[in-house]
Amino acid sequence: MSEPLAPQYNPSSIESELYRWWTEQGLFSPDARAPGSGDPYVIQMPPPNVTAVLHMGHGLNNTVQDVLIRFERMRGRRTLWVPGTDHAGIATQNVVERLLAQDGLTRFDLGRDAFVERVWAHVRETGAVILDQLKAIGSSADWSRTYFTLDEGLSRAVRETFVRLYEQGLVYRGHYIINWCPRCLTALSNEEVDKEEVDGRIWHLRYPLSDGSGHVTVATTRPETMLGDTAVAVHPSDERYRRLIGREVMLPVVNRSIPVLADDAVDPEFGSGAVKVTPAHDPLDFEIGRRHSLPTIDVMTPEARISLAAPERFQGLDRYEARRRVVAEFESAGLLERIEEHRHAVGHCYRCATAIEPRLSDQWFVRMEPLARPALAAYRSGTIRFVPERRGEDYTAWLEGIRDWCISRQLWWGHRIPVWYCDSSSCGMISVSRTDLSACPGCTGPVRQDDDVLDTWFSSWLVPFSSLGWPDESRDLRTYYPGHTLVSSPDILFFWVARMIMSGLHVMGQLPYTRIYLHGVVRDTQHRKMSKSLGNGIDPLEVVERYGADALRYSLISGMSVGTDVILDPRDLESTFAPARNFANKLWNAGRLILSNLDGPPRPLAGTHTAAVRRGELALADRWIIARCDATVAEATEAYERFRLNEAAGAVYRFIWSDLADWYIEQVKPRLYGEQPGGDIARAVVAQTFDVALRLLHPVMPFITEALWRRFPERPVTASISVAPWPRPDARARDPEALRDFGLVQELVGAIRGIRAEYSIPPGQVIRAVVTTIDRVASASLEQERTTILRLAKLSALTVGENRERVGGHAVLSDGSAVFVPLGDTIDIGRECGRLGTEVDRLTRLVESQENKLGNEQFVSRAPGDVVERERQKLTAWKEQSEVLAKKRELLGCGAAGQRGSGAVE
RNA sequence: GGGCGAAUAGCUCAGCUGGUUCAGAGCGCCUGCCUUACACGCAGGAUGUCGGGGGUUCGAAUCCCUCUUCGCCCA
Repeated sequence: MSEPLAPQYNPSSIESELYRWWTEQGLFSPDARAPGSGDPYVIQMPPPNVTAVLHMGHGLNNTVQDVLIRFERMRGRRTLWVPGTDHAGIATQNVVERLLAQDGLTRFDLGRDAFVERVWAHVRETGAVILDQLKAIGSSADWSRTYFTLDEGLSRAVRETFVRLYEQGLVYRGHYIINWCPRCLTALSNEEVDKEEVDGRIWHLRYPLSDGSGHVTVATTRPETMLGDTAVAVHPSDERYRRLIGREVMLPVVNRSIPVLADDAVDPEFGSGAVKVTPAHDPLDFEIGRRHSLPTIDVMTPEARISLAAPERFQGLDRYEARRRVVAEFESAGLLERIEEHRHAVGHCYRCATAIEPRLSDQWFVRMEPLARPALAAYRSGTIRFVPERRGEDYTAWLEGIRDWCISRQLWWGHRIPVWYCDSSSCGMISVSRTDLSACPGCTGPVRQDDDVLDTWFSSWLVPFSSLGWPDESRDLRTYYPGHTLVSSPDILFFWVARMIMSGLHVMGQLPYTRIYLHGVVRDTQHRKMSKSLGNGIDPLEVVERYGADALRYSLISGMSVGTDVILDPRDLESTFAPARNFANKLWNAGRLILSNLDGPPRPLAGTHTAAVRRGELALADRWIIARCDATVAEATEAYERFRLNEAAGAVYRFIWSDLADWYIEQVKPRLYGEQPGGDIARAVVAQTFDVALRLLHPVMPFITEALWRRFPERPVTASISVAPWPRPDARARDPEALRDFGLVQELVGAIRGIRAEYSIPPGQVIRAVVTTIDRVASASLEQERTTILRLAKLSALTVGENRERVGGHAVLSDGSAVFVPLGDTIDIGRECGRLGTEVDRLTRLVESQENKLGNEQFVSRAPGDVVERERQKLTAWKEQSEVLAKKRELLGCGAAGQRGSGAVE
């Protein structure tokens, strides 16, 4: 039909063209050519950061989603994969601020409006590059539904949710200690803080009692915060300090008199058992301060420098410099008791890795406990299921210990908080509104909107419905909410996955999805996460360019069993990706051979489609490959369904390479080439099984499978494998006899090849072989595939029957059939005796241990009947083989068997 | 400090419900082949105390306990 295929598969020449064709055909949209039917199958893509460039983590995540969505699409479901990008508040703002910094500017130089416009310009310019990159790896998302979390509709969803939660008392404003990044200059949620183990110290500082009667020693990991101390606290039942409770100490360095008080929150085991209390700089101290009505003294600026509330000589110092100075002053005053080495976890900003500063401030929070309860119940009732299951425990633990969510961010890029404050001191009303306010609803006076924006995740937790049009009652929303499967990485389980469940239940009254597939993380060979800063990343696009998108996808999928990390070697792309490229090339060449031998549409097969080929016309090999194909359909389908994508890929790989290419194609060549009759049958079988293999592989390797599938003769020009029906197992294709009988053929060929190699018989030299079969079925099988055996074992003649010769190579098949290859004087009898001897020894050991097993009364009576029966059959087969070999040794005149003493059982 | 995971061939990993996929795959290595689909290939081969120890069982890579090493999450 079309031009001949190149002998080597060249992915780059076809991928982008095919992708364009797919989208032109509307194959990824349920509104167009892939309507499907029945229960919709919906996946929400974790929206990548709008300024991101594709890395392996995206590659893995999106490949998994694409495999699932393509699988369900072919199964005829109404599939929708919703793509989008996230405005990623801090990350995006940081990117643009860095750009400004190159010109020596800060965002404050531009002012808020100009800065936000600058970010928009950047996003418009570079934004969504990542979406094109996702296309390059074959992602079949419905791009017509692409959203951006700052779109008008999604912004409305954010505002609607905020206002509703406020009205329900679930959003509130509070004055608390929050996590503050002194570099990003914003509050962060608890989840956005990465705890990192660092080598720190505990300083034991003496605080003299105000009456001069001694001192109390406090232990702290942050001596600089003592500038803001307003008390010393001990545990109420701590005998060591009981007499001090209610007395005062003179705070050194700042010379302030502060009380010693008792509070249950103090851990008597930590340090000296007495702690300094700094309510403005520590969450625990803040609680203590509240209980005891302590003043709060904020001694730090937003940049984590010492503020004007501290003595003048410290003002403006960086927190670490201040620490050194404070310690130095204690030391010179003789108040530094000792310093202890101490390893502890310190929070760092997840975006810029700066050490977090606990900071007292006014922020907006979501009350999480009421939202968490139903989310927990949905898991406990089994409605939500995690793959792998153990991830459910992380989910449970997080929800059980849930803390309120700080959602305000002191950024300029994001959804502005819909809250307006009245300037009038007599009114002072706080208005939370769905629409922008220009005047105070209370006093009609001027209002100003809250300066802050919302946490990025406050918009992404709504995506399962906001991307479909909510708060409008859109058709999409009715059709595609709720979705089914969510594919994500475990590191955003709390940030995103769990919160979507909460918002879905609360806002929509329905779970956004019920299956959560959490794949692993892509790491290098030292098991380090791939990252830009470590320089151990692999650029997926480079891989696509060098090896093809299919090879990238296959490598990722096959390297990943459920929930485990994927290890790739960034220093050796060749050994990492070449195997998958080689597989693609193998498939390509199999297709080249098959397709070039099809002169028209193949006849449909019995046992698979309508019967145009009768069963009786099939050769043993035909029945065998049809049965193998059917088994592969069942195996791959079940594996895809169970998210065992590596197993699905492996099953198809083995079928294509080991069954189809290594055996069936070799078997079928004489018929294809017209050297043997039955060409039509051969073409029908090879075309059918190859077609099925392509379809089974398509979710993992979409490009090459489409390219080959479309080249079948008389395929309609608009036909696409991506909407071809998924193959189904067929009871009529099942054929245990064919599997067994062709297995014997394979074994025989293997045995003869083994003898050839053992005696270095040149590949060009033809030899003879005699097989003495165990029964008539075996003989018939070999007779049926005589041509195959002759070809593949390179024989000039095959005799099935009694063997009268003795000098040659000998082997026995697992059913006890004896193989003989006459080799005349090329054979070394001593060597052959040794070879057979070790085999006899091996079998003797097996037989003896098997006899022990079966002689064991406990085993026979306790093990299930079918297991015992199988073990009996094993014993019979091994005995048979052993006897055949012993006879052969006798014929060769080898002498006593068992050089290695077959009596030595153990 | 609490929880979870991993440890199997030189490397990267499969091995689900204890018993014929039970010791496997790919890469690497060794031998021989440019056999008219494919040298990104074909045929053959070597390689393991299934991390250590104990237990349960007729039977353990698989279940239980314990130790060692590594990784992740939470406090």
